Amino acid sequence: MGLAGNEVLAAVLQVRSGSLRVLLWQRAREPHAHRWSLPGGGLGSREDVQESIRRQLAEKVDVRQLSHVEQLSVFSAPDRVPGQRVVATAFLGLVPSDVDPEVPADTAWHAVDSLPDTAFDHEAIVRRARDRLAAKLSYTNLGFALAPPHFTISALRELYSAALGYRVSATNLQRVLSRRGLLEPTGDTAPPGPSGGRPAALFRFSARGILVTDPFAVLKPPGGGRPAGVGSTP
Amino acid sequence: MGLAGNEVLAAVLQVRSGSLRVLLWQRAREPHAHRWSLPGGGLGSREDVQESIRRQLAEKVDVRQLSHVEQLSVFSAPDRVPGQRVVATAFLGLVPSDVDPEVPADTAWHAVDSLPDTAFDHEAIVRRARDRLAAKLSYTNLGFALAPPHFTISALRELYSAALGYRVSATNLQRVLSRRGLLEPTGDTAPPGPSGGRPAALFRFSARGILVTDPFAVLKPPGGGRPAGVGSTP
DNA sequence: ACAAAAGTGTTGTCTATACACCCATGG
DNA sequence: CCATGGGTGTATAGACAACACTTTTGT
Repeated sequence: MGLAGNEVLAAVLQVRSGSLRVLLWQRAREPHAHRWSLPGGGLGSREDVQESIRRQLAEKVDVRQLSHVEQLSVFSAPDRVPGQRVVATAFLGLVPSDVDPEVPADTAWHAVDSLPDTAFDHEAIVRRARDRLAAKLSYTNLGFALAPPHFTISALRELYSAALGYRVSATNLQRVLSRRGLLEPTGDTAPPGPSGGRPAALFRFSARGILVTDPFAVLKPPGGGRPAGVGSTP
Repeated sequence: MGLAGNEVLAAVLQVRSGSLRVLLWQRAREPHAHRWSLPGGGLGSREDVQESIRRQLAEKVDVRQLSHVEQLSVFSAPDRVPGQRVVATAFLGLVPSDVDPEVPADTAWHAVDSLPDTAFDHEAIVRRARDRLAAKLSYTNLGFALAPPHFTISALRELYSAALGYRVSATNLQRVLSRRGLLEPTGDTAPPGPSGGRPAALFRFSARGILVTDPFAVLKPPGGGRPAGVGSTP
């Protein structure tokens, strides 16, 4: 088995039906039977934490559907779970809004804003994941991880609105992402809805991996350069 | 004893003599004898990781001299240390530039830009700490953790320059921090140097704990408010 | 008076939000 | 030809870096 006392947990987030949701699994047994908990499990002896969480999520969600995984932090209160001491490394995982992964019968997507009874300290982990996502949407290209390969600006606006928790203007969203070179038009258009309207142009994110696009708001180095070792768009 | 297989490590940074330095400890025994490593040790069974690193640093540095401690991330490659598997939770620690802690004989401050031979993966941890510090100096008030209680703008400029690795303008530094309400004049002045010059006013940071002062460069909620419940992030 | 150091005024640039207006389609 | 949704143009505000200029001291 794994390394005793270490587990990895992930808050896997997706925007579904206009709200930000997290994948939870209902515990069958004590402790905390019937409460909802995050997917994860013990750390194996031949894997690091990132490999471990990806392996364990593969049992719930097809790995290829996970568009982004990043470490949040360690949760290590001595009594965070009853019984033997367990230290948890928590992750944020993201799934694009166009996929609907097959999940086991005891798992379900719950709105982050109205969680059911959660097990252990998992609610705090979900909040951390939501906060991290909101912050990174602003200064990175992380939107790519929530969005399908092609999308209209309206659809993207709804994803950002759901993830941030407030209404985002489609106009300004398009401008900000375009100026940063993150968005490119595919050339195609989406058909209008049943009540008419101009057909929407389709866009895609120009980069698939995460990039920091606004690394330093202030105290920039002289000459407008970037400090070494911090990623940014070419 | 502690929880087998878990350790905590800290890169404790301080600006000394104009350069950013890290506190390292020279190993006496194998593995990696004579190489320099970060302070830390095994996680105790009745403490969380934050308590643990503070306890272990107290052996090297007076705890009251640590102005800030925050978690960086988990280092967990299976072979990161020879022998038994050990998962490390890495921390950033900061010490104000006016204190000179008594440290054991086998420890020393090394410039982050020219590290000696380091043990295990500790060099990567130091780089992470340096990058995190540089980023947070820009969008939080973290400068308070590097600075003495009272300081001139010139002195503060040197701290920021050393930590960021490039020359910062005193003019703009003062303006940025003042606009954000982080800096207040004490009313006192520092005497000029031997060659004369106008005496510098002394300032202090108005808040002692870390605050995020520029949380969202873009995609702000309408009306200029802040999204609810979103705290600090790396 | 002069040199040195500190701090302020001013300007140009860049980024971002808000809002009005024009565009393309269905009924 | 009108309603509906998509997209652009433009005004305004704010933040910041660069640099010139003024202030206050020591010699």
